[in-house]
Amino acid sequence: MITAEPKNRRDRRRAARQEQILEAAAVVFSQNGYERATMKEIAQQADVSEGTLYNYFDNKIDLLNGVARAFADEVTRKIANIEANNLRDMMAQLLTDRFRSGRERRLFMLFLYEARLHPEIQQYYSQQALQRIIDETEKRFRGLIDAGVMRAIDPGVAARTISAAIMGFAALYELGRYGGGDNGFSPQKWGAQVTDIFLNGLAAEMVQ
Amino acid sequence: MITAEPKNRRDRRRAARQEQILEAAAVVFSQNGYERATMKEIAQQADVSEGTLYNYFDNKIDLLNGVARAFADEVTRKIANIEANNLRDMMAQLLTDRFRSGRERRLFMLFLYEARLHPEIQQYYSQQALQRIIDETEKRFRGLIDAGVMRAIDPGVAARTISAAIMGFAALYELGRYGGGDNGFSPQKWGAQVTDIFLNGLAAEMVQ
Amino acid sequence: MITAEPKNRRDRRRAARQEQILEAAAVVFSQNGYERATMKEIAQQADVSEGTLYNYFDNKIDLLNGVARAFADEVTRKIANIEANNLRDMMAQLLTDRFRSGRERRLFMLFLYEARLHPEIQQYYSQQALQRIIDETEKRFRGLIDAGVMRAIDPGVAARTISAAIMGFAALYELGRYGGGDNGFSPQKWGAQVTDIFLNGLAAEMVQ
Amino acid sequence: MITAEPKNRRDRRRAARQEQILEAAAVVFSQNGYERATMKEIAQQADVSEGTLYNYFDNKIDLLNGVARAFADEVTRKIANIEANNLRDMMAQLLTDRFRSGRERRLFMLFLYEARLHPEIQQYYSQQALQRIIDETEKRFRGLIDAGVMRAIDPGVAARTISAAIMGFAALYELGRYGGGDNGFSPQKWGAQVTDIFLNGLAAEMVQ
DNA sequence: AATGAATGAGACTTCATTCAT
DNA sequence: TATGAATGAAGTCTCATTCAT
Repeated sequence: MITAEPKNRRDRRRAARQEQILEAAAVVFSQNGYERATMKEIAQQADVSEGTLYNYFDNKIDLLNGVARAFADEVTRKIANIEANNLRDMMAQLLTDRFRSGRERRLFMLFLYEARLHPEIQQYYSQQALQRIIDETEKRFRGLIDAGVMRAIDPGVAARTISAAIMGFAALYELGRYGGGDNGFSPQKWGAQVTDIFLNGLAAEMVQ
Repeated sequence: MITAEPKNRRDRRRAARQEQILEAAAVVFSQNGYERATMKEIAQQADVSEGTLYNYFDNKIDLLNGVARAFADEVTRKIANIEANNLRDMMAQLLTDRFRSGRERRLFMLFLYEARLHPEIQQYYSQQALQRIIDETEKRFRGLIDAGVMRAIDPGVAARTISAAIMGFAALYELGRYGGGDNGFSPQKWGAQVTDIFLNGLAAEMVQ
Repeated sequence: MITAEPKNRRDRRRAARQEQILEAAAVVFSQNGYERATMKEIAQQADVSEGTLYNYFDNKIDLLNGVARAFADEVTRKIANIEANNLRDMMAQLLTDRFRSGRERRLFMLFLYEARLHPEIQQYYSQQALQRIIDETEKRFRGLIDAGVMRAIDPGVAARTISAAIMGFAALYELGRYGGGDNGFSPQKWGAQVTDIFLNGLAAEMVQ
Repeated sequence: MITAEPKNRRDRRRAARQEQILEAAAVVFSQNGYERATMKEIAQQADVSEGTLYNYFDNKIDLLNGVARAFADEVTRKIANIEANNLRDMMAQLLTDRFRSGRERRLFMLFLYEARLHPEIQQYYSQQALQRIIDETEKRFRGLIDAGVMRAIDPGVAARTISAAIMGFAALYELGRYGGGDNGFSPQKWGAQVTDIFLNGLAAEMVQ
């Protein structure tokens, strides 16, 4: 018999229900932020009663933690699965993948913001989730440097710079019209141009 | 036109009191975030009573709006005052100025995050404050392009890319240890390296 | 007569399970009090599921009633079994037996306190349980009066006075250090002295 | 000017309001016990809103603590004010004073019971309140021993024995009909008889 | 008969806002 | 104009009880 994880029917139901709650929480948290999200609304979104939430998570912050965990797993996996041998493709995928899903954009912002305010999230998110995302990016950069298609920049610095820009863009994007002005700053346009900036830099010629 | 602002003693006193409250609100909001900041705490920080807050601002969100307005004024002014004729100095000042003050870092995050959740802030912040900051940056870039020290990249895209990265770094910085890892990622080190990335790009050689 | 109670195997099993639940409930109620005791904790202590509790008892208050019933049976039986022909031995056993078991002390307090708040307990406990305990004590006192070793005091009044003191001491004892002060008020010391007070009174000489 | 405590009008109002809330809390706690008393009911009894309770007390347990404090003050004062030079009067007043007020009877039970369950109350009540009550009683007994109207029994033991009996009687009394049976056990009758027991003891003759 | 997940009423508590002083 | 006590709506969380499996 091969069925791995969910041993019996009850365990499968529990896992499914937990997933269903996490899904609902991700939706509500990403829409309203942590503080303005209410357990009542999450319960309604998950189509369960409020009490049921507490059968699966200790409290509201634990629920946010669960969402953070699932989110970090997903993003790390996505980055690890990027298939790109040249720098341009890698950059393009790093930059654009983060923007396909509005929920992912908003969760990125959510955790960055809330982590500072909630010690429990801070500990997990900054030391586990974000660390893994950055590490994965760094690893990919290291591969490209070894392949000779990327300058020998500290891959940790590069990974953080790209990650920071992605986060910032996520925020600008969510604010609508990229921080004001609808001057043709379309996804298609900036995708190419931002990649160009990161690849070739801003300087007219190489500056030391 | 002569500075007609503080007409008489009463008006001067009102302006001073309003400034004092905004200052306190900026401190408390930047520390605790909007939702977790309480009017009582702001009042204590400003050394006035809770009721007095309502003599100067309609409600809590109006107070956040006031802080946003003052913040945007200050940042715009700082950017306009940057004295730099070459790209490296410009980049260095853009990147490092935003990190001198912990309060400025946190307020940056605060408005980015809260603007999406509060229509009133959204309207003002994304259309006025952020717009002005980006416009000012764009204008400076345009000058550098005209001076021939910067590639002829769309200055709007460049301004938004830099701004996004700054915001992202602000968040990473606040999370402590730059998102995990104490691998010598010191302010001195990343200041130079990040500038290098933005000036010269990541690619081993110019990529089209 | 052969113990005719447990007719068949199923009944024996039911009785054993009921006993097991009552035992667990007595432990949890005596530790936490009625309101703070949870059905979940009682179930865990009894090593059954929450649902099973409701197969043996209608609800929480019915469970408390069951504990009260068993408790009254046990105490009444103990008093009836005291073997003492003189007043001093009787007093010593009445006073000290109630303190051997911490659980018995706490259950004494529990029922006294909760009975007033819960009509169902009130009815049973004050009219059945306590009544039987006091009646049994009264009966024993009557025997001692008849034997001429005890003054011809109303045995009902005497029984209630002794019972009241026992309850009060149970409470003081549970509070730790007998209401404060560790001035040598050891079980050995007060056992003898309290008996002396009840036997010989406080007055310097017989007062009318 | 002699007016001591309440300096100005606002302070007087605050003190009065706090008193009013404590009064209401004492009523509701004594009627329903701690757990079953609700903040809503206390607020209604005090004729204020629920929120106002929290302007004067940190939380529910702090409110119970406040009631305990006031109660201990009152009982200690009453005992100190007993005017009695002979043992019979002293006993009569100790025994009967505690029973005049149903609220005092019930509060006695309340604190004895809850103190064990709530560490905060435990600390204050058993170490401060009860200690003071017992100490005051002990002091009075010492005076009677010195006056030669009381046997040279350890006054600490005597004070605890009397206190224990009083508490136990308070409980029996509250249970209605003194633990069942309406056999002429009237307040008048038991007052005299219990005093007799404590004065002269149960034994037919002095027992060693 | 046993299980334990689901339910939802109701508890405590917070806090923006009002208003009498 | 300044104060801060009062308000009460709304939030998080608990837990006795039910019921499908």
